[in-house]
Amino acid sequence: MSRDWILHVDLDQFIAAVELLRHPELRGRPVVVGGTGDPTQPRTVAATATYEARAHGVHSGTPLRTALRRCPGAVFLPTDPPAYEAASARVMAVLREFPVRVEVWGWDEAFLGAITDDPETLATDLRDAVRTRTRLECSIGIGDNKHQAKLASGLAKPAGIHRLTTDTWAETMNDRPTDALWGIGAKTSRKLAALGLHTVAQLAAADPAELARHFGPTNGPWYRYLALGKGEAEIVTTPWIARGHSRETTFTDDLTDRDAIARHVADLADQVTQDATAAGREITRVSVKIRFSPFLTRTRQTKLPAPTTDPATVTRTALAVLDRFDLDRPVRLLGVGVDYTMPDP
DNA sequence: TCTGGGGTCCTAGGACCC
DNA sequence: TCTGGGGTCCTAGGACCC
Repeated sequence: MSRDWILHVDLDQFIAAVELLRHPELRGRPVVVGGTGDPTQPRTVAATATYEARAHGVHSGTPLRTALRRCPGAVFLPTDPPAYEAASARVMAVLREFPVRVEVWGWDEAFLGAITDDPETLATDLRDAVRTRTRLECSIGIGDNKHQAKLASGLAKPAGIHRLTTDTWAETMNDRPTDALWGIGAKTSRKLAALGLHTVAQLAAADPAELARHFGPTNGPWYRYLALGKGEAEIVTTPWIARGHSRETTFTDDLTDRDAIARHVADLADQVTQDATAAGREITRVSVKIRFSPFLTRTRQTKLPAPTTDPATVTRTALAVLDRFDLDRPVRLLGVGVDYTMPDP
């Protein structure tokens, strides 16, 4: 019987896999990708690491200098976003050749909506086509909604196919910790544990009003909803409309000079405005982010009196927002972000 | 582990208005 | 006048995700 299914396609080790296609001689060696590829650069972290590097305790997010210490024999490569963008586009094009609705979810993921009586065969065909046409491996999860499909693709790794539906949810998920759910991270999991809610089953059986008291009227009941295996099942094939945009820079050496800080903020504001204009968007709000040494992050923001595309207005506003900070300690990061006018729905 | 960059959404509290 | 209640907008921060 044909029915609607949600599939989640997750490219395995996407960035590392793209790099290994370009550098086949590195296959089987520990490879770490991040920053400019210079492992002595401080304040730079790995974007990804191959399984061989992971065996040495190097993961995505590991500082490169730590990676070098743990795995001196690793090959370090710079990140190359345009290359990943291009590889991602090739994969999405392959997916779109199938009779499915495709919702792109970042570089290395997509949700698919499909009507079929045999989702496993469809998934196998998709995986084989991606492999043949792009030489990239992917895992595919099958579910009744995005949440189930997303968790299923995680269970399918590497290069496998897994089905997780409402029928099998409880037996698969009930004994897992709450942070196994998509949308519950370390912080929330710890708070839930403090309430005696350690497993998915315990969260599913919790009182929604009690959860609302601790986590707010939306989040509290939503966590229980996740634990019951529910989730969004609508596939949106139209391109995502960004809510905003930002740029930020972490400095190798802290900034202390006020003029230098102001210059950087002005540069970021100008860049962000150019980005907005290139995207054909208007700016409604300007925010400035400062991370002070050692690691204290603060933001200030202001709504513009009217939407603008004018770099001078945005820069002037960003500098005025900057003036509201106490610049009383060294600065390790500066960022400027903007909100966009949203088109009428 | 001395901790990137780019996003999204939610919450809480204050200002302001009726 | 000696203090209510609700609605909306704005800001700062937090959590999560890739």
